[in-house]
Amino acid sequence: MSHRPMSAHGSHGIPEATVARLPVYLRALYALAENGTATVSSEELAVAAGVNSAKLRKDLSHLGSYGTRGVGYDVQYLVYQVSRELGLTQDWPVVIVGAGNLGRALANYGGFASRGFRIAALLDADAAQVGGPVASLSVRHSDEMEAVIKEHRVSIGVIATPAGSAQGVCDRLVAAGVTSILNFAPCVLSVPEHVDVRKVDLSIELQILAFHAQRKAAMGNSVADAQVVAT
Amino acid sequence: MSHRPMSAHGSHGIPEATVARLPVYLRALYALAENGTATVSSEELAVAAGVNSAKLRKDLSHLGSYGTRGVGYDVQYLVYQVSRELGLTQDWPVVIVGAGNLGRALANYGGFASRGFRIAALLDADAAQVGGPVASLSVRHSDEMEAVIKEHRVSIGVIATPAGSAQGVCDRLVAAGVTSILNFAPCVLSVPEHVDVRKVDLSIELQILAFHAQRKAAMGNSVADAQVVAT
DNA sequence: TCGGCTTTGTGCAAACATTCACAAGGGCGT
DNA sequence: ACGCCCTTGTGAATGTTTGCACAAAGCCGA
Repeated sequence: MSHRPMSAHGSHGIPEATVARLPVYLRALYALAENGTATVSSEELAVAAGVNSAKLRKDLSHLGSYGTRGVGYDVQYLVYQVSRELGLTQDWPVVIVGAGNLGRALANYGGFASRGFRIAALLDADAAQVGGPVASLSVRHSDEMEAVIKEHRVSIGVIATPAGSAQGVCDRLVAAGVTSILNFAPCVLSVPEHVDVRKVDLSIELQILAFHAQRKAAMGNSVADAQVVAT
Repeated sequence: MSHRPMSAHGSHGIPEATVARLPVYLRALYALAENGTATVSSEELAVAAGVNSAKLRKDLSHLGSYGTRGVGYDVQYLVYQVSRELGLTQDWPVVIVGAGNLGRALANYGGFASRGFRIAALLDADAAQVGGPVASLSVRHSDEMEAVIKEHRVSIGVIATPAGSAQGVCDRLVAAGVTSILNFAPCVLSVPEHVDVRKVDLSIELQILAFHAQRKAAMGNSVADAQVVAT
């Protein structure tokens, strides 16, 4: 992910760590709303979101003073404020490039289109994939990328191609006007200054888990040793 | 993700931020090795991994002093050291729960099995999915979860079910002895102290991108305004 | 052998993030 | 109308991460 410098607390700057948590809060708030809950305290919401309540309050305080002391937060109102801050009150057309297993899984993913995100097209370079219907979309050929992006004013692109094709696809997306990219290909993308890239990488997550798993195993051993030593 | 307290720089404690980057370095190193490169400087490797070179050196210094001043790092040797630190010199059997679009995509993902991770089983609760061959595996019924975990000594579980089933699956995994979980379901899991959870959430990543996209758009406006004012 | 060139490894300071602890403030019962 | 109780919002302390800048150290050529 490319961090712009950002004055972190300027007139409007919300800390990056906070931004990353707002969607989690939003999801918890939606669950509460569907539950019929009208107001929620920072403590309750924090538990639902899996964070510390002081952190939650500080996070929300960056958006404004939307709580009522002694009472809590109005769920509906907070949903609206968080949505607005995240830019979810507008529609974001998205192109997905790569209609392999992952691309199709993404296109089928319900939560995808649910809140503000709309799949403008699912593209693939392989003619064999083209035309096949996936989740009420038909796969279109990569040649149409530029046309689709212009027509739908797409600013977010999702790369679900093999690593080898990712940089090429990325360059074309950027050239066509995309400024935000979600990259599922296991590689580093290089992009101009003004483009944001976020990376989702299964294999990296597994390796991080492996590290901790190993550490836990080793700790178990050394604890045993420590007990022997201590006894 | 559940952070154990960890003294951040104890006798063996590697900072969490560093751990998260080691897999990226490792991938870059593999690419260099396949390329035939024998040694690499921190600057080159940093570029390949998309980070600052001072950061890379500090990260690597946590594993030991494996560089040669004036020369750089031996690629093969560093691959080994990083792999060892991450726990990738051993085999990690993994169960994937949920054989929907995502679960199948994961099972088919090549990079998955490539380095130390082996899919012990792909499970699904839906009898209609069971038996279907996916990537040289056959889908097995969730009832067999406990047996599979015991038999293969699985300690890592991947949850690729709908959000509604995730907590239940998680509880069963934990009860059967899994201590590391990679969760693709869009929900917060609650687990005992000793279990690590990492979350991969497409919709959250998109929302973070939307936030930055909106900010860029707003900045564009205010920059335009500023120019008007400044002129 | 020695001096110069290059690159690592790290002390330090600044930026960023988390958490505690509590004052300020609002509702509710009496 | 008043005071109690509850919860927010935030100052201050602490912990973590980043990045600069440079001394320590290895290699190479003369």
